[in-house]
Amino acid sequence: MDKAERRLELLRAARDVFATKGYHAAKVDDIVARASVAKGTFYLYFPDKRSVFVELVDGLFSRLGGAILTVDTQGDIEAQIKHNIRGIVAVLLDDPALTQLLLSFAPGLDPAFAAKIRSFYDGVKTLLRVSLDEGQRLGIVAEGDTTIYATFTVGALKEIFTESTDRGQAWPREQLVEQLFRLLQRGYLRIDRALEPPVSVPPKPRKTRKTSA
Amino acid sequence: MDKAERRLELLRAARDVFATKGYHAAKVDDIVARASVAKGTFYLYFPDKRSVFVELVDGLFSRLGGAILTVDTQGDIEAQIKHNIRGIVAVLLDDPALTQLLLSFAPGLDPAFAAKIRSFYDGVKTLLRVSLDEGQRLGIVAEGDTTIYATFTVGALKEIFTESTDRGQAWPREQLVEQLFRLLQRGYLRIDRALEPPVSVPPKPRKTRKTSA
DNA sequence: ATTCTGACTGACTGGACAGTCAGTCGGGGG
DNA sequence: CCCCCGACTGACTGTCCAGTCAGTCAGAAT
Repeated sequence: MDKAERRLELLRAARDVFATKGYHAAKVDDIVARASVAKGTFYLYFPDKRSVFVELVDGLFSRLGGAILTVDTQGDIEAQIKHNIRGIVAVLLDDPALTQLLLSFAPGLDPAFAAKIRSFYDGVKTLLRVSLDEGQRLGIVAEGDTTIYATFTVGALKEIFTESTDRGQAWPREQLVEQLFRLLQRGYLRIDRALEPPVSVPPKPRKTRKTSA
Repeated sequence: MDKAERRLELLRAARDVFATKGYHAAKVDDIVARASVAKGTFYLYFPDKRSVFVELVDGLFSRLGGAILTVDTQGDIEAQIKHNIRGIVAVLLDDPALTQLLLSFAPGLDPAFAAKIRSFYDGVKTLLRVSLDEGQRLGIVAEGDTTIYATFTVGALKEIFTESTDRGQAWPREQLVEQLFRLLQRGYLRIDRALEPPVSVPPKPRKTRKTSA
């Protein structure tokens, strides 16, 4: 077994132990036991317990970022938004152990680390807000404060994922995608729906408008 | 100083320390130092560290429950729902230290701690879901899965409070109430609005219907 | 005045754990 | 065949901290 492989094995073991026992209750002894390796070996690959944790979370972050694509302006918006949602769902549910950790990050743990996670969420919110602003200009997002829309969307997403990872695989994946989409749509998306126009707004043109999400 | 007073002092000290350092990093030594009392005294009033925490969370929960009143069927529903929201906001913002603690909970970090907070949120969600079911019966809540509405609402609330406690008192209280109400209304409340009736549903009668929230 | 009571104290203990390091082992090269 | 090297080992150490308990003290009761 070469070094890279052993490292991976330790990462996987750490992930599993963190996910089942939580960061604090996860002992380095548990991790090495699960990896069938002596304690010293752990310290050949990682300087300390925290750094494995950080590495795990970083990995999930970047996979999540990779899953979120700007929506092509010309295509079927609904399909693309669903595709993005599906991508996020896939990343998170493919590694429920890590997702659990991401959702339940602890500010008290380490200020620098907490700041990193916060900035991640801030980034997501900004991305979302910009998309919503654009959508508003194009008439497919209801008028209102987009910062708040973004905040509550992220909050709702977090909560739904928390719940669905807590309860095992309770909700089938595609159903989750549907539910999330309908949530957005019901909440503030206005795609291809004949709505009561908000006080004196001329009816909008036809299909396939454009934004990112 | 009598016993009740000392107990309160310890509770307050614990709350502050928990809020600033997080549950794990909060040492009993920190708490007793803040309360200007010897360590042994702490154990005269509480069996252990966890029980103070539990007591704090229980207290917040019951205050929250107390702030939520069943809406009078005959009166101005909007005003009453806003009143309820205002009550919740007041409870949470009047004790930002505890609120911080609840919002920044870290389920992954300590099973016992996590269980306590999870049960808190489950309680809130159930409370909310029951109200929404009632509202649905009365036609002022959109049809759909109320469990999801509840989850979504709690998530959105968490996020908004996180943001508003993180950034100091950025949002004035009454504005927060307005925003939350509009969120619910836009999201799924259907009070006194001429809506597109969902596929073939006869228009509802006039004002002042009834539910709890 | 003396005893008693109970709130309070803080040095101490016992256990838990992160991290260390002297030593083993196996295989490859000389 | 033996030595070397680097991966690996696990008993050990140092630290931290929740929880304990023998003792102090002020004031109430007798």
